[in-house]
Amino acid sequence: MIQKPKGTKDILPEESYKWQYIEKKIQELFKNYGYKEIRVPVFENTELFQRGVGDTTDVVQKEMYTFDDKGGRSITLRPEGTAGIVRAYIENGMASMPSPVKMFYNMAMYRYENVQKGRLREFHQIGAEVFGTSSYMADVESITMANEIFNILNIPNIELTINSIGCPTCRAEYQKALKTFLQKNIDKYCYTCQTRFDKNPMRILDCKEEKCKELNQGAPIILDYLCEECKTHFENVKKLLTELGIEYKVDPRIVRGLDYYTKTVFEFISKDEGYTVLGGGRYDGLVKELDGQETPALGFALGMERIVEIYEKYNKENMIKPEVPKLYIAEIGEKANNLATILVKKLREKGLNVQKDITEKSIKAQFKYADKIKAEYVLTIGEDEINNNKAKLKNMETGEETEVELTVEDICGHINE
RNA sequence: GUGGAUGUAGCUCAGUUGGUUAGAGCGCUAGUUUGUGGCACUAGAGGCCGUGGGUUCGAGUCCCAUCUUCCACCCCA
Repeated sequence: MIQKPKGTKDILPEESYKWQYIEKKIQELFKNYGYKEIRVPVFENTELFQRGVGDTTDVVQKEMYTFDDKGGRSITLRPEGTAGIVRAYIENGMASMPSPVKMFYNMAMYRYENVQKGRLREFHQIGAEVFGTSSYMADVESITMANEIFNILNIPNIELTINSIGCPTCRAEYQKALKTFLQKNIDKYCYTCQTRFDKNPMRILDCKEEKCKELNQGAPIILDYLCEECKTHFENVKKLLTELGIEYKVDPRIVRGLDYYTKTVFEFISKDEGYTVLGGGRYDGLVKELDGQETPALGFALGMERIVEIYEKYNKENMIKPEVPKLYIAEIGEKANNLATILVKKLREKGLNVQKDITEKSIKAQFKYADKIKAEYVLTIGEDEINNNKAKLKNMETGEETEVELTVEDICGHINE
């Protein structure tokens, strides 16, 4: 037997309707905020991610699905959505569209990493990006919209944490100060922290090892190193969030693993599952980095698998139901079958979910099947019914039977009551 | 990349100190007298016991390797 590749998942019929529901709710919300969907290729030229996401990040260094195509081009399956969308923004001259440009996406992502809870090699993200505004108002609107997702899906125990990692200028300043601080005791830190020192020193502040935590006491924090502009920006974001009644926690340790972030970064963390379900931030330098005009922008992405998992946990009682057939037409004999086939077709043209047997089952088996697929009504047609042009319509829940004429109108009238 | 657990029908799991043709429940299919679901009963289909080696007269059971799944680290959504 050929099995699916490691880290992939089939979304089966008994599961997919929940995905559709969640996707629909989120997309409706996005629409109200003025976002329009964009779809970009599953694969891009490798260079896009190397430059966009950052050469030194784990995502690029060890998690990309990269291969040469038959023409010798280096191709990579997208590990995240933003780079491709920024590429599309530049390539399609979207800078000439009225600002801000708001776009959302719902796409599969690919990361070669070891699977564990909430973590797959192929996974799905819904995200939203805004281009052409450097205002703190955009940050707040974006966070507000993200926050709203959890409200409309009835998902509690989500904690919003925000931070500002400044612009390249203040960040460089800070990293210098941080490294100076860490340098003194770097040999006393755990092995992982020592390896983080060059690559991502800010991560050290988030280490869970007790000894590292102690050593971190008194370490400089980024917020103290923000330049005037970044500082004001962050203050404004916090002020407006408070104004809106959106609860947040400032966590100076949030770093984000992708190089392109600047200023505001944020994460929505599930306290139950212990993972981040939604993360994002501003990336004012990315469009320019990818050879576009200097364009401030920001966005976020949420993990669908993670959202679905939590959604199910909290919506067991009022879980949305999969759609069931309105009517099943059971039939006996060739003539009845022909009539049933025509009726089913006509009723479906009316937009109804109507089923009939296509396996040549006995009448009894047809009823059993109708019951299993939870059809609301069953209409039985045989020789007599055709002659009288009347048939019994059974309500499968109450068992009640009524006589209806064998016309689309009369059937519709009864099943739609 | 590192560490721990795991793998027997579609699903949940039994399977005795290695010993004949590998089991149950649920699900699936069909039937229980000829045109009516849920309940009950009967029957049937469905397993190279994850894969490949090895030990043995004999392996689902023991050993090695490998893969998968799950969890943790790293990192991330």
